[in-house]
Amino acid sequence: MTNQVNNQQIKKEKQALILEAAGRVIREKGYHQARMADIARRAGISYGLVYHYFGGKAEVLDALIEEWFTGLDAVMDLQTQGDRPVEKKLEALVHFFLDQYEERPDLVHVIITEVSRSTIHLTPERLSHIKRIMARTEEIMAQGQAEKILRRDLRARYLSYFFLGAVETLISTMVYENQTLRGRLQKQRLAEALLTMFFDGARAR
Amino acid sequence: MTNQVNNQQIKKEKQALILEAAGRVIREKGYHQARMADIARRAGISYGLVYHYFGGKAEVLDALIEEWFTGLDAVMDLQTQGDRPVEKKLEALVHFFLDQYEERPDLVHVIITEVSRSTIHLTPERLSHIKRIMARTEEIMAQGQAEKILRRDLRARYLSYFFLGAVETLISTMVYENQTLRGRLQKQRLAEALLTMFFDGARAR
Amino acid sequence: MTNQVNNQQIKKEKQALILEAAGRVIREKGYHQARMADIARRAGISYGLVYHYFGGKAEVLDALIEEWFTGLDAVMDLQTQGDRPVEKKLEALVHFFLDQYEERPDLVHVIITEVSRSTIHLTPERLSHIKRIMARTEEIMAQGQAEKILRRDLRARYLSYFFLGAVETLISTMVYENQTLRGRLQKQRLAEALLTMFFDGARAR
Amino acid sequence: MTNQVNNQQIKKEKQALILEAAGRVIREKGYHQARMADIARRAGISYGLVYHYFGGKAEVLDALIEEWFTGLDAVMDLQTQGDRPVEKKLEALVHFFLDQYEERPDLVHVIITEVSRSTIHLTPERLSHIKRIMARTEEIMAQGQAEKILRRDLRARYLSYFFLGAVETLISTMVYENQTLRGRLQKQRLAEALLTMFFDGARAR
DNA sequence: TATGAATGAGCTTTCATTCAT
DNA sequence: AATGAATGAAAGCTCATTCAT
Repeated sequence: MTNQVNNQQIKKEKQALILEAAGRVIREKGYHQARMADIARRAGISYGLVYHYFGGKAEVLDALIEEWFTGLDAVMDLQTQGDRPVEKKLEALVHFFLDQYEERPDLVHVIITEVSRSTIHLTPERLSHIKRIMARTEEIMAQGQAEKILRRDLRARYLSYFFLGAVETLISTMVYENQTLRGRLQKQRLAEALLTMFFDGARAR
Repeated sequence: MTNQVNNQQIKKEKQALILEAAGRVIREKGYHQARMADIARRAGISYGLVYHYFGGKAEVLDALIEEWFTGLDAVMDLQTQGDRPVEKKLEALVHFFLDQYEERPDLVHVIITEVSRSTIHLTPERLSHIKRIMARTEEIMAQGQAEKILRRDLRARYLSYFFLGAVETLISTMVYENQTLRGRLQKQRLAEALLTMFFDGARAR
Repeated sequence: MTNQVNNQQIKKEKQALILEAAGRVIREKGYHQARMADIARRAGISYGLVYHYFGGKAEVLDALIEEWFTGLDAVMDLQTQGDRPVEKKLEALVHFFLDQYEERPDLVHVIITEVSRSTIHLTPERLSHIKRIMARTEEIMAQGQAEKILRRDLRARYLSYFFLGAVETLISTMVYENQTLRGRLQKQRLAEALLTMFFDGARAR
Repeated sequence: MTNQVNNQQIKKEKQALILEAAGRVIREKGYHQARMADIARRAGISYGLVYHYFGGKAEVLDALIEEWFTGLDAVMDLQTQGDRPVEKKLEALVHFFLDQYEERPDLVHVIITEVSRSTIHLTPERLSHIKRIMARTEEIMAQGQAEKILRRDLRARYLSYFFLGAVETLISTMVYENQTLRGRLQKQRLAEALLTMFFDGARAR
């Protein structure tokens, strides 16, 4: 038993090692340019072994994407439910993205460039992931409108697009300019600026 | 003389034909999945002829991108200069994107997925295109701040990221959901909603 | 009539123009790397026109080779027959090669690299050309042996190989080092050295 | 350890197998007409595997050439140094070429047709190979002149061209006529004839 | 005569995947 | 679990040749 648990443990670690390497390589060269041999070399293993742990190249990307949405879902579970104010919920969401970018920039980069904006890799599975996140964000917006915190002349769906788009723009800009994100303070400032823009807009008062 | 003019004309038309086909194919399959044979077939010409008019696959994408930025630059030239109010300038920009999406959805799609978000295809030439657009948008924002129309607690650069990001999010969402855009009224409403969000934010008043 | 003669004349000139260009291009890039477009551009005409004057690429090379062997045959006709001493006949042959190299280095280059040493392009036609030249040289050697001027312990065929090989080596070396050949004196010296080697060998006496 | 040695061994053998096949195919069709698929088929492997062992078509030719010059260099090392008589040194060189032609006619054929006479494939690397051989032959000739065995009215460089040219002519003739070379006696006779011609010339005495 | 647009077979090379060891 | 040799489909590009004008 313990042996089996150990084996499971070792397998997970090896898979994580491969995904880590895959993240880096795909970030640098893009999914199509990334070769299995690159990923294996980066992970320090032979390329045959990648096929031992994953079914193929597409499955590696799948695992990466799964990892992302699992984390995002967990935060959503935590934030969507409960009656905390809308501002706090959205703030938590922004922080999730910023934290992820700090901890796993490669993963975030891949999600932005290969999934979020690309219609090519859009398998039904991935589409449903995205739609679920959109729907849950929409729920938060609807709640905000119900509580008369958010304007009602724009549809909740539209507000959620706008919000997620802003988050993505922020992250994309950093990805794009290869910015690193360091320290709680910087994240705090970025999150505030973003939420200010979202809630109050660009107009001087 | 007339003959040469005619030949030039015919050449341009043939190139436009190829670019039209390339736009569609790349939209559908993505740049890497798009085969030269697909493009040729879609354009109704032989395989080799694409190479008669373009140096290769990359050059076809280049021409597509060039087309986009040439149009965008023209609008920028028209809008950046002059002392019209900031709101009008930004409105014109939004309308340019919406008009383009209506007229050439394939081109816009390709720009969004293959250039705007992809760090792989980022040649120095393309990067300078993007930076120029960013800089010119920033100028408009700075003007708005100088005229006390836009808030000054956020940097002009940041406002421009946010604005362009919002435009891109809007377009992306339509691209993403394969929405068609028809009629002046719908564009008017979308532009208004976007500008409202940008200027006044999501908060109820 | 005069018109037809003129047309014939013009046609010959145009063909010569193309062959001149072909010689240069094939010399520089080799037959396979030489493109019809290169030849046409060098000749200052459109590449379609080359097909008006020649049947195709192979035929252009054929014409070049024909040109060479026609000249060589003429010299052979002049030298083989008659009862002049063997030394004079061989000297005349050497001078033919040197004169040709001076006047038409491209042609000589092409013959050396594409025909003389290459078994690939060896069509039956070309092979018979070469065999004829060999046979006629052999005749000269046989005459020399009969006149007791040349040694008889080596077969005439072998002497002719050796002689033609030496000529070819001389020319090849110049071709190879891109040497230009200028002036009667230099040719005289080269011919003498070659004939000295052929008749008397390298041994000091 | 033994395993690694074995793998190295197997790799060498496989490469040799491919080079053997490449030699045959290039001999038959010439470098440009030789297709990678032909080489693979002749070697009895898939064509992808050729790329596993060699970087590409050019690299296969490189390896073939390298093989030749490595052998030739070794003989040169053995012959150039030491104070044996010039006649013996040149005899050893002639025998090297004849032995090689007997053992590896394809390789010799390829060297003669694709390297020795072709200015197209002349990479700087190959040129330096050839120049080195020429220089070392020249040294032998200079030694012969110093020892008053070779005539001094012709430059050592010229004697070496002539000698190497004669060797090449001999081999070329066999290559050209597809002659096979069998038995020590035939080689002995050919070598003698060649050296006789080189040292004493064609004149009857 | 002259042009060059148009065609498409043919070639090299890449790389995901399989499989024997 | 681990390796990397082996496979072959797939794709970009070249260029001799044809042909409408």
